[in-house]
Formats: sequence, C-alpha cells, structure tokens
Amino acid sequence: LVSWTLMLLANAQLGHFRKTKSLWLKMPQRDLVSWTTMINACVAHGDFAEAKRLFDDMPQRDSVSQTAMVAAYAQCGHLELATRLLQEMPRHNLLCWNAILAATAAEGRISRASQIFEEMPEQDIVSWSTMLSAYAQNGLLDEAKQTFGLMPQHNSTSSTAMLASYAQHKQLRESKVLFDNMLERDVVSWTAMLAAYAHNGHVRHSERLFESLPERDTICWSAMLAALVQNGLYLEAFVVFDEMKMAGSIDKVCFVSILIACSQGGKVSTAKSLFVSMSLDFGFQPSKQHYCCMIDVFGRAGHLENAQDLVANMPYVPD
RNA sequence: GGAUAGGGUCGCCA
Repeated sequence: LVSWTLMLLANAQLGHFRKTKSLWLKMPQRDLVSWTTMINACVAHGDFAEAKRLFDDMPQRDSVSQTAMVAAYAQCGHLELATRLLQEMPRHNLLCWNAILAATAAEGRISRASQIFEEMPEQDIVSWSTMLSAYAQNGLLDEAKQTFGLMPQHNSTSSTAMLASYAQHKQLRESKVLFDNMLERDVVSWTAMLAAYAHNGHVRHSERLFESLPERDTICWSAMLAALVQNGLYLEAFVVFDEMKMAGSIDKVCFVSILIACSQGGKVSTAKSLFVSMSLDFGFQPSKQHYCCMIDVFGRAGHLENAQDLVANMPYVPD
C-alpha cells in the first residue's frame, strides 16, 4: 500500500495526471493517505470538481485531507466554502486558517487578510510569513518591515521574503545584510540574493554566487538568465539558455527572458523560431507576456506589419 | 508515504 501510494505521489508530482489516475484505479487498496494524495493530484491538475467528488466519497477524513480540501477551495476562489468547511471542523486547524489567509492575500485583499490574521485563534510562523509576503508582494515595504520585526521567530522563508522585498525596492545593502545574517540558506534564498544583485547592476556578483551554489533548480537558472538579460549580456544569456535546455531546466519564464534578449539584440529570426519551438517542442502555450515580447521584437526591428498582425491575431485582448 | 507560507518576469511612456 505504501509503495503504491509513493508511485501515485511521484506521478502526481511529475504532472503525469493520466498515469496517476490509472494507478489510482488499479490500486488494490486505498487508505487516507492515498485518497488525500489523489485529491491533491486532481487539484494540481485543475480538476477541482473531481477533487471535491473524491473528498465527498472518502470513507473517512482526517485533518490532513480536510486541510487539503480547504486549501483547494481557497485557491479556486471559493473562500466562503473554504471558511464553511473550516467552521465545520471539530478542532481548530491552524493549517486551514493559514490556507485561507494565503488565498485571501493571493487575491490581493490585503486588509481582509490582515483582519483574518487578527481573528485567527493563534498564529504560527507560517501565518506571519504569509502576512509578510502579502505586504512584500504588493510593494508595501514598510508594512513588510514592521511585520518582520514583530514576528516571534524567523526562518529562511521569512528572511527570504523580506530580502526579496528589499531587492524590489533596490535596497541592496539591506538585502545583503539579511542574507549574511541568515542562519540557514537554501536554493530559494540564494536565488533571491542573485536576483537582488542583478537588479542593482551587479551581475558579476550574481554570476559568482550562481557558480558557488551546490544545487540549482529551474527558477535559479531562470534567475541567472534574467540577470544576464537585464544587464545587457545577451551572448552569455544565449549560452546559459542552451545549457538550460541541455539540463532540461526550462520553463515558460525562461522564454520571456530569452525573447527579451532577442528583442534587445535585434535577433528577429531567432525569436521567431524560439516562439514556435516553445509550444512545439516544449508544450508551453505562449502567454500574453510572450506575445508582448514578440511584438516588441518585430516593432524594434521595424517589422511593423508583423507586429500588427500578431496583435490582431493573438488570443489575448491587447492592453 | 499525504495538507498551509518565501525566490526568477526587459525597458520606455502615461
């Protein structure tokens, strides 16, 4: 049973939803853990209705499955349903409160979030970090600083959120002081610091940090790519982009950066083939951001007809 | 073996 569940989880995390589903149907037995894993797989796949059906059909539920469902409701914007489920629960569940708090903040409803934070039966480091990043992500540096100062403890999550907020406001010194004083650093904090250097024009510091890292994930690579592009190092950016392709560490954001490099470097045909390759070879549907970059590529190169064509034919409303 | 918080997204103009 445990190994079946592990396979289920592994496939779900790889995004192989069909495989996950067929494993689920073939499993000889299921328990709370496998049910919850399957619910999360459905949510991750965007099949909220199926997640809800599974939750309703579960032979029994525990606080973990309930939290998963509350988080699913909250992330879909069904905050009322999430809150109702929270109220039906036998005991206070801080994780459910945190999930609702995070979803409220993610909708940009900052004052509502801070109200929920006050109303919660208790707050843990996750609740505090959620409020901190709510302020940080909405550009409210003073509120973020205040929250950071009031928190009973810090960890790499809270420090990184604060670091990124300083970086956003181009306060490199403050970012660096925080980074140096962190007790534990991980790939997320390294990436935030790398980006902070790049935003302040210190791309060589970004590179030095990048090269010293014991581990790098896709976002970290992507931050390095963006750092080079932001600082006008297009040739190096293309080298890094090729390395990323070879390492299989590519996502949609990398294509934004590399299309910007094409635009600034006047590489129209390279941009065109990358734009096609993005969906054909990598399966990423171009976002509005990608279209904007392509329009910029054509516009800067003086290919105004192509730019206008793209605006007229793209599956987005121009802004 | 399952649930909640942190990092990457050009520039210009308004």
